[in-house]
Amino acid sequence: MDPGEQKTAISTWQAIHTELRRRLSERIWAPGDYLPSETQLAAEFSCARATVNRAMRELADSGLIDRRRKAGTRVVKNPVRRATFDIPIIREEIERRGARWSHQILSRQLTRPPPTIAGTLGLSRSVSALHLRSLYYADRNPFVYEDRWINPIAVPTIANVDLAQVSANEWLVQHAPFTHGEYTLSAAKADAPLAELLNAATGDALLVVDRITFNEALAITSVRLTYAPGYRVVTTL
Amino acid sequence: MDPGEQKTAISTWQAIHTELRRRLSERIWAPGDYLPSETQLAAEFSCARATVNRAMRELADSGLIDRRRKAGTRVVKNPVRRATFDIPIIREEIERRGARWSHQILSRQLTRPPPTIAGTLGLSRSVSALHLRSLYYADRNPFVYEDRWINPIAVPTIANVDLAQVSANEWLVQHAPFTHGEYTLSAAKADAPLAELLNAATGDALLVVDRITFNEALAITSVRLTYAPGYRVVTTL
DNA sequence: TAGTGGTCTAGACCACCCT
DNA sequence: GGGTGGTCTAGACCACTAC
Repeated sequence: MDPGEQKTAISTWQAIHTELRRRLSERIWAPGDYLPSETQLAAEFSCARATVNRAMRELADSGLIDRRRKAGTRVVKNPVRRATFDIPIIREEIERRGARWSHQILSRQLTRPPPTIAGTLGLSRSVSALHLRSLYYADRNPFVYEDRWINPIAVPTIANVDLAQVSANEWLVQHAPFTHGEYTLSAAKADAPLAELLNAATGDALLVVDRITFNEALAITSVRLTYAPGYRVVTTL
Repeated sequence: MDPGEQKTAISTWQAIHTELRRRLSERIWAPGDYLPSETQLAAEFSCARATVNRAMRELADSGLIDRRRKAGTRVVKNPVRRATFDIPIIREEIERRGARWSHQILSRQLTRPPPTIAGTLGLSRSVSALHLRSLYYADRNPFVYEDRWINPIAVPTIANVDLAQVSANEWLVQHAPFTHGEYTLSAAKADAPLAELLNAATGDALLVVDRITFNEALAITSVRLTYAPGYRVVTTL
């Protein structure tokens, strides 16, 4: 037997996963190459095919290999890395930094939304929506400004909630489950009122998050979060 | 038998996954509640426990439920949503928008990096690194400005590569496999030279990506990408 | 200590789809 | 056609940890 193909009896899927990743990283299997089939690898590692399958599926999920029935498994040419990051509720994000959390409602009114918001929420022009503007603080420092529209049809009960206690962010997460949504990151210049709210200078570059969430076809809420200067989104690859 | 607990003989893990998600979304199992054990659900669905396990593991991976041995499975109180987005190579990102890709090297020199870069690359102060400054275009429009430092110890062969043909971005992805890295998003103001490069106005808010990649303990490259105005990172939840 | 989730096995059937 | 990955099953053992 080829010494490189000894039955090493690696038997946990994590160990196999690590070993396969090593072979990919050391270019033992180069981009574009075919990997051995699950059956062959199972024989090499002296384990069940399901175990190899679990390890390889994990690699496929992270975008390192491409698997197709009959065609086999090949190393992706341009390893498109897939980054995953958590979207915590704002209170937890602030507390995780070791700061005390507080928030303040700047305005709350039931009003006709502008056309763009009405469009994303799927509301006809004549329907009112709940418009909330809040500021979240980390200790005494402004952390993020929230401009939120809530679809009253999707979440009728929010009208009776005291949002000064629980933030809208947290209340919605807990009471208005969503099935899917869209999340957008961009940069924006601070205009004068925004700068004053966030304790920034006019013209500062701020990170902006736009988020829309749906429960099936029904839009729940559309929110724009504008973070104070220095905010960064960090993730590991 | 309770009509709601009929053995419906759902037998694929996807179907079970969907059904469980429905129950979560309809608050049949509310945040903080315990879910039935795998064994119980397997009985309900008339399938093997492994099938239920696969469905529930998927839910746990996306952060909807929390599973612990002996403790059981419970609905997460604040469903921290986990977003995943792809990090394509720049050429593909541009081409995916239907634009023609090109790039231009602004400068390329082997030089002593500034302390911050030397620190992140783990280089001693006396070692030189390859400093590359490039501009990528979508059709004729500046798309992103790349300021990159490459660790010559990790990637010695890059010295002989004609980076005017293949971009450093693409060459590195294909030839310098990395095991892990860090990815940071922030916002920055365009200074005058940057504004001119990116066809922006001085003071514009720009989205900035900082990325460091490693092969085991060895840093490969540290890069800052500054995108032209209007660039957004979009992902679905 | 008992019950839960995590995992492995050996076997099986099937959907897909290509050199 | 035939080989590949995708999945399910029934059973088993184990690690963890709440009680």
